[in-house]
Amino acid sequence: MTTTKVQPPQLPKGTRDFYPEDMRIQNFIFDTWKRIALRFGYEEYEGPMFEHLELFTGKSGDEIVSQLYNFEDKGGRAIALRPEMTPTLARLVIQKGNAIKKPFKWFSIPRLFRYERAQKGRLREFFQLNLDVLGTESIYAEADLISATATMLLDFGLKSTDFVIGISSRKLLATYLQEIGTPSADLVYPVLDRRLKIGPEAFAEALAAIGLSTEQSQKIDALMSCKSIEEVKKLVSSPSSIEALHEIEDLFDILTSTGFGDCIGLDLSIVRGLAYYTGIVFEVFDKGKAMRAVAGGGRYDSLCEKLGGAKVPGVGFGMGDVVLADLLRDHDLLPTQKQTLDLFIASFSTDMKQIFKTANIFRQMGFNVSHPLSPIKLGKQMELANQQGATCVVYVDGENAKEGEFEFKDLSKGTMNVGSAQRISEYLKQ
RNA sequence: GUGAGUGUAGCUCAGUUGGUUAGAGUCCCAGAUUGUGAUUCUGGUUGUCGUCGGUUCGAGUCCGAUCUCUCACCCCA
Repeated sequence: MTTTKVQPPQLPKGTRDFYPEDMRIQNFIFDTWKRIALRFGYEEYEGPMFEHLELFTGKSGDEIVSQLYNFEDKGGRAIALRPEMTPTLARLVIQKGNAIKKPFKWFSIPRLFRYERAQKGRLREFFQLNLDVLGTESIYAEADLISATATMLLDFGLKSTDFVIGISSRKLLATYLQEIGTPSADLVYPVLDRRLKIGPEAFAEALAAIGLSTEQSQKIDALMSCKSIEEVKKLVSSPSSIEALHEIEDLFDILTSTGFGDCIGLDLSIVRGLAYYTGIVFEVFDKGKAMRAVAGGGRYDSLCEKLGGAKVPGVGFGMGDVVLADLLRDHDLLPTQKQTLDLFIASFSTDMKQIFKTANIFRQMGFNVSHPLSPIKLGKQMELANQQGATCVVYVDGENAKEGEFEFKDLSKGTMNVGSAQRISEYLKQ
């Protein structure tokens, strides 16, 4: 008989385990996301973690298949694990059609999958907060989304000097390209998107390669370099460009008068890769680490239409948990405290039955209660109570306690008291 | 898909030009302390040195391959 050593199981590439200490951080992030989303009146929704492959290829083309997890199920259907939430959202909206009262604001925290090589801030499995406002073309939808974003980041403890929400407009870029007479915008956008990454020379070369003149290329560069609306005003002249600029101006007015002026900035170098954006686009940058992007979004007025539904204008945004956690860690804003436990039930004589019974009494009163699981010395019981983050220890057999009363100790103060369950309950609520 | 770096205890890391039985801190466990936790002291467990092969009398150390993770490129929804 031969014994082969079993290989220990391995974590799949690009995925994470969430031990309790990691889960606390995850919950902290999710709780904040959810709390602020609800505060702004967004309602939560969910969809399946896998969809028909066509839902994603229909929107983004066949190349996307190499970047997602897909398989054929036992019924021969082409299935993909969702790499983003927006197509699912569009499907939900199209299915219900006119039954949904518009406009409406929804949010979700989907688990997403992308088949790509893991690196800093990018994994194969991650979570992403999605906020979407659908059914209105009003600029207040953008204002709502951006103020919710800023509120969240501030609520996490970041300062307005730590990040900036860069605001741009696909509409302005499109009308300006038209104004200066360039070839189709679809061809130009990918180059614009890479402007900062590739540098001025490569940028000019790339524009020349798709047929733009030196003059056109310089004009584009000038527009994208603008740091204020005033500067842009000097460059644009066509009525449609001016209209697009007015929209940005409105958005800045609303956000500034609401108190978010410190969190936002005009940044026309933001284009975003997605083809479906039609209006305002924005990205959140960490001002610390080489301006990495933390979140991004924009207006997509024709997405539902493109997927075969009625026209439902919308604006949405996504914020990933991986980069956000990195950012919060850099600023030392992640929680370090352990689980919070109200009570730990202990016994001098290690009377397990009494411990178990007493724990249940306090649980029925609504407290979070723990206790030893086997008879161990009092010193060990105290150590456990401390380790588990208990506020107080209740002793089931304290000799100073009368019938119906317990000795209890406040672990943070080190003080001993005696009282009934009711009295302990009041003590904890103080 | 391309390139660079990395891998020694659960974790952070030492380990001499190749030389006996691979170390420290931390964590964990037990005791000092049989009616009381965070400090302190004492003792203890923990390893296919990522894996496979090669060179050598001898490999954690040198060579090759492979895997892993990290970082960057591509891409970025």
